[in-house]
Parts: sequence; structure tokens; C-alpha cells
Amino acid sequence: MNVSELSEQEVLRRKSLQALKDMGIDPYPAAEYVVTAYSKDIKAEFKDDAPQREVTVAGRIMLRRIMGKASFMELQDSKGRIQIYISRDEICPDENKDMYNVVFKKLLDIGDFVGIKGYVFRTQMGEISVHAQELTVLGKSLRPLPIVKYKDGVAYDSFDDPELRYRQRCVDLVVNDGVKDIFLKRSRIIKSLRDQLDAAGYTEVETPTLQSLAGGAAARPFITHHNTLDVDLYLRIATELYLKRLIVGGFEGVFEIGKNFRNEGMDKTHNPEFTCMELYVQYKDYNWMMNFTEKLLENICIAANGCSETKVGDNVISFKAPYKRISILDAIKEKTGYDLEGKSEDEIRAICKELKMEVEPSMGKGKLIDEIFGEFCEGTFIQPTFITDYPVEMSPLTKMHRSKPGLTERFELMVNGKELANAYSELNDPIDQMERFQEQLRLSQKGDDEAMFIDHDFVRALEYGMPPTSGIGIGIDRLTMLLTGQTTIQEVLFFPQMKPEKKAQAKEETNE
RNA sequence: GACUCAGUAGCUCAGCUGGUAGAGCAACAGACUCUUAAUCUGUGGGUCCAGGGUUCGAUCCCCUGCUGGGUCACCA
Repeated sequence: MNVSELSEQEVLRRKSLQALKDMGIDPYPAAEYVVTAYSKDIKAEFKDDAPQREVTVAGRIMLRRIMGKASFMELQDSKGRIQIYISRDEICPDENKDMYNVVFKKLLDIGDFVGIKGYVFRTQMGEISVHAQELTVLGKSLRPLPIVKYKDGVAYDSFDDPELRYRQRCVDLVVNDGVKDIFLKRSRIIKSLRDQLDAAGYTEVETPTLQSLAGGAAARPFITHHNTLDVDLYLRIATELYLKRLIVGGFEGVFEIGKNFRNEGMDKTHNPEFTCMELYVQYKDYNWMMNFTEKLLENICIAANGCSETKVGDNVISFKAPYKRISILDAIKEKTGYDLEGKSEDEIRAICKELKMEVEPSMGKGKLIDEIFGEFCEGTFIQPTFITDYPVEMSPLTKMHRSKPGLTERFELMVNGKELANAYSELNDPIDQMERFQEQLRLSQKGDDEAMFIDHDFVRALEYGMPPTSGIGIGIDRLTMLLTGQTTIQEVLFFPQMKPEKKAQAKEETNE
């Protein structure tokens, strides 16, 4: 990079870096710096009448208030911030005052990492702080951070351009209060989920991400190429068909938490790669799965938020089990007044017309029902609600309903007007499965580019025999959104997908 | 993909339908030994997203493109 391209402040910081080296101070020391305390804990554990506590803390300088021969700074470590008091004669007991006058006052900047050895005290204004006795440079920052100031919990000049925040998430995490908390909570959510599945005796597994056939869901896949085999491969759109093969193989329960990839649109609730948890348990049905799911989610909510409620926008959502259960046809009857039970495709099409919906001739009965639900019902279920018994046309991997013809043993869990989970009593009849795949093929030939392919290998697995099984998929990103009160998926992904930065790319190419 | 809004200093933003740009914070120089959005004095910092067009003259008007936001469509 050419120095002339650097901003004034970047040039100055590089000069400070050199000045530190010239003084014999390594701006990037190699040795371990032994930290004995963290900001948050120091404040929580402080007692005014306790004996003086010696601590060593380390972190990033976020604010400096220099007042001649003494100064305050705010140090940010992994748990929060703590104020540091530095007096010149304390860190420079000898005649040489360079460590304070030159290093601290001139060569260090906001964003630099330092270590502070000192003791904990309370200032005259009442703030618990560390009185520095030793200052160590731990890492020089050459690029100025955005300065966000906080007073009484209110942020001033916050760094809030979404493009910059998502492209440079590291900066967002450093300067914007609360961003890190979302991701810490995401981690707790996944841990709680994993712990509960583990406690239930189920096995966490990993199945292929590169698949020669992208099955298990209706979605356009990403295609890639394997050179050695000279074949095109797909990035998986679901883990379903491989996990069921493991059920065939004799596992009691298997689950996988991992990324799926769908080559589709991006918006507030869709990212091309997203995280799903899929679970399959032998000898269970979808009724059992509803019971299991509502307890699972209640516990996750408590693990994340300390209670079984969460607030998203103006809605307070309770994850306390049990959840309301209603069949999709009853839901439609409730919201639109139309009873679709036993109606033919043409009759339903006529109802769509009465409801002033735009429908296409290629849509079959199941698709029409789904459209009505999506249009008039889906958004109205704010509290967790199991929508059950979907039409067979939309559910090629689901067992037929034990008593309702044309419907399947499937549920989707709606929360805050969005699908959070999708589950079935899994279809384990290989002949029926083959016929369903063939029906998908017919849809595909009619122009449905999301119809599933026939997976002969999966059918062969079913032919060896799969026990009755229930399975579920839960969208982890959406669950995290709900439990952290976020309304866009970008806020719960560290690095949401964005278009490449054109300028930066061009620059790098000219450098090579 | 459609419509719409936006892009100005390191950050957050002003900028009068046209005359080559301002503030706060940050930075720099100085003062200050309990400050906390520290304060006080002074200084520097700009490819006004890019490329065309109109004009004597464009940050501003027009066109195209890039990037992002919002709404809608797509995503069972």
C-alpha cells in the first residue's frame, strides 16, 4: 500500500509505531501477558472495606481523558470496560518520565492494546477503577476506530451504517455496545439445544455438505465442481435424507447442527447460508415431536433470557409449553371463513378468486392451500403455534395422516408470524416414497424448478427398512432473532452475505 | 428482480434547485494530578461514490453505473 493513500491519522499512527520501536518498545510483543482479572468482575466483586486488591488487566484503550500529570482511560476487555487511573509519578517512579509523557500521552492511541498492573480503588466521583502502577504496550492499532461515546447508556455518534457494520463486523463488535451480547446469546442458545439433545441420549453427527443430489427440501441449490471426480456437486439444502439413512442404520436419535445453502433471494429473514438443527428419533411420531419441541424451546429461552418470554418489537412472546395446536385447514377456516375440507382443486381455486388472490394455473391443490395460509394466516400467529396436517402435495417426505385423507402428519411451528420449525412423522414406506418422488418429477417437468429430484439411493435405504421416525428442522438463525429481539437475520450472523466490495478488490489487484 | 431513498473529513451528520465545503467527536500543538460525552486555547485534515452530460461554472440539475437501506416480489 502506498503511504500517500493513507489518511493523516493513519500516517501519524505509523510514525508512532516507529517511535515506539526506536525507544526499544516492541509494539507487538510475543510473550504471554498474564491477566488476573476482568473489567466486569472487578466491578462486581469490589468492596469498599475490603483490603486493597492487586490486579493485572489487559484490553483496548477506548477513551482517554488526559489532565496533565494524571489521566484516566477506559480499557475495554472481553467482558466490558473499566476505568484506569494513571498518574505520571506512579508509572514513572524514576527521573525518566518517558513512559507517561511520551509513550502514554503521545504514542498511544484509542484502539491500542495495553496491559495495566495496579490496584482497585474507588474514585472521588465513585467509579470503581484500577490505579495503574505499570503500563505495558500489547498491540498498536494503525487504523482509527469510530468513536462512540456513551453516557447513561445512551450512545452518541454510534457507528450505525449497516454496510460498514456488516462488512467490518470486527469494528462493530468493538465499538457498538450490545452487538457482542447478541452473539454470546446465540452461543448459549446453541449450547442449550445441544445439551438437551445430548441429555436425551441422541447422537450429534456430521453428514456431507457436498452432495451429488441436493435433497430434503424444495429449493434451488448452489452448484460446484469436483475436479478429480469431474462431477458437479451441490451444496446441501438440507440434512434430512442423510440423517434418515443413519436412522436406517440403527441410531436411536441423530441430530446435526450445521449450515444449509440455498441459492435464493436475500432479505431480512433469508441469508444464502443459514444454520439449521435437524433431529430424527426412531419410534416417535409428530405428536411426540410437538411435546418434545415445546419443552426444548422453553428451556432454550430460559437458558438465553432467564425466563420463558422474549420481546420482539412490540410483541412479547411466551415460549412456555404447551403451545396451541391447530390444523392448517382449521386455521384457514378461522381466519377466512372458508372450510376447505373435502374441496376439490377447482373449488379451492374459485375460493382464491373470491379472496382476491393472484394464483397461477400451474398451482396444484396443495400449493393453493399453502398460498391461502401464507396470505391470510401465517403472519397472525404471534405466540408459538403448531400448524398441523399439511396437504400431501407439498410434503413429499411425510407420512400420510393416519385418519385424514389427502393430508400428512406434518407440523410447522409459527412464531411471531414466521415459520420457525418444520417436522413430520417421516415417510418410511419405500414404495410410497418412490411414488412421491415420481410426482415431484412430474411437477418438475411442468416447470416447478423447486421440485425434488428422485434420490434412488435414499429409496434403496428405505427399502432396507426404516423404523417409524419423527424428525424436525429448526432454523437457528430465526430462533436467535426471536430470543435476542432482532428483526433482521443480518444482526444474528457475524458475517452476513453481501456483494463483494469492488473498490477494495481493484486495489488489491493493482498491488500484485 | 421492481420501486424508492441514500452515499460529503477517521466516525456521526449539515450544506439554501448551481459560484470548488461546514459542525461535533477523533487527530495534531499547548494548559491542567480524581476525570468520566472531561474542560480550555490554537491548528491541520476532503477524488463531495464513479463516469458521462448540461452550464462560463456542478456536492447540488440530467443520464449511466457501483454500493447500501427500506418496501414489494421470489424463497412450500
